Amino acid sequence: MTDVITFTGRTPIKQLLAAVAPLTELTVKGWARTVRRGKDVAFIALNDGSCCATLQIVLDPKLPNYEEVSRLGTGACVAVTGALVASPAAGQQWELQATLVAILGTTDEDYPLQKKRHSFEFMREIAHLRPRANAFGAVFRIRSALAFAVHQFFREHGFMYVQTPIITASDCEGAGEMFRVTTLDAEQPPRVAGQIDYRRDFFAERTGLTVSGQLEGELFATAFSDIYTFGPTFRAENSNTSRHAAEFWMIEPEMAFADLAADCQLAEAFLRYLVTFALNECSEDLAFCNERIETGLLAKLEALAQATFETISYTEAVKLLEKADRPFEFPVVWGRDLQSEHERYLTEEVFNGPLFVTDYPQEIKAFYMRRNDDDRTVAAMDLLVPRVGELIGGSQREERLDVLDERMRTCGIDPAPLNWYRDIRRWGGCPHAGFGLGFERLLMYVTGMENIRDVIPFPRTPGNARF
RNA sequence: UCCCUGAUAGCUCAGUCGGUAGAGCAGCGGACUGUUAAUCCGCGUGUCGUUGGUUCGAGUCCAACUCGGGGAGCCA
Repeated sequence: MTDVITFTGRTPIKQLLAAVAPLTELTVKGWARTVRRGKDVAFIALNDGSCCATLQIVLDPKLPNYEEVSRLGTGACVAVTGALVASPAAGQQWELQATLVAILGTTDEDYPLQKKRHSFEFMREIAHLRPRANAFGAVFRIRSALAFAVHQFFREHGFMYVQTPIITASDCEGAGEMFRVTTLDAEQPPRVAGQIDYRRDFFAERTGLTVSGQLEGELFATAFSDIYTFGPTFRAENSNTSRHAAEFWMIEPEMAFADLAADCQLAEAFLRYLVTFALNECSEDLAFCNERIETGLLAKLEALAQATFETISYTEAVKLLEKADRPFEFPVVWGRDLQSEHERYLTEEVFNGPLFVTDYPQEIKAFYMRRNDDDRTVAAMDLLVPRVGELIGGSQREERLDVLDERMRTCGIDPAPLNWYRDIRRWGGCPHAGFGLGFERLLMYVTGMENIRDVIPFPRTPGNARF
């Protein structure tokens, strides 16, 4: 590992644990996981977040503040100067023989993080402290690494990163309820003919937080060919599930000149890249997840990195479900959307791996998806994975203005506010396709965490915006 | 939003037939130890989610509400 230069006079613990030779004089800073005190020696297991593992600090009773330091509790913050030496005891290769310990922050008996396992539910109530726990350390390090990997993948493949707006006036994307953004007085909004007068609002029209950057992404794709967005997305849906959050991060690539097959190829390459990246760069944290969060996680990820993704059409999926020798709670009928139980059966039992389902009936899909030649289905795809369900949803976009207009009419969407979107079909239009990947759902898949609230630092869900 | 389920010590939970509450862990004090989420001894800890009802008496039965968890819908 390349040595990291910190700006705070400390050496990261991750670096020390990878040392090849003893070191004489260095300083580490971090938080005590456990303090074990004896008469002749005391130990601190110190963690600084650079890795899952702790560095063992050895305290000699001759230290001037030995009494104080050896009585520190879990969670205390210290700066330790000393020598990195080979550990004479089993359990660790290196340890730090302390010559100077500065106490930066103490704790007391009320500190809620104990040196034992806590439930994830309890951890959510102390989300301001949970980053100091092993599982969340692993999850958030992986989150950071994969966010970097997203940019690296697209950069390596020549995609341009575009920041689409967070405040938007397009209210008709069909992707869910919007959070309203307004500076009007909620108690006494100005009214015209009984209706709220948004002309007097900050933006002089009704605005909300974006539910997707896709439409704007399409504009950039028809100029830069291959683009992606990666940013926060907001849905004011009253969804109370372990897979939905009101604020989440979405990755939305869009490719000009792409059909649905190219879209699927991109999705497959992207997902494989991210999983491979995690396996290579986050092996310690993934090993922790494999041991403590989901048994078999590593085998699952390694299999995905090698697997060829299966593809079936919606129509074929319906046939498979009709043939299934097991009952479903919801009937399988061509023309109705697949239920969670259907998706799980296909991806977990029939294919036992990632599965693209393509070409859905147009009635159950959004207006911008390209109509197929059969006039019944659209060029849409969902990528289903075991446990998480729908990880990616994408489509080839309708580039024919007349067909798009007809679909908007059928869906009851007023074309006027979307004239900018229609314009790229009027002038220099081309086939194009893209998809959306929920970053948190990816993290659930990669870490094995079962609740979306546990893979985003401070989750926003109905009734909860704490911290 | 709907269905199911739960809420008792700091945490995880037990609490029988309705008779005013208990275990492990954590914490604190001590002992011991090159210890490994150490070990051993000792010591606390409660608006039993809230409100109301039934009852001589409610953690326990009933109702409503609040919050958590699981599932569904919506989707990423």
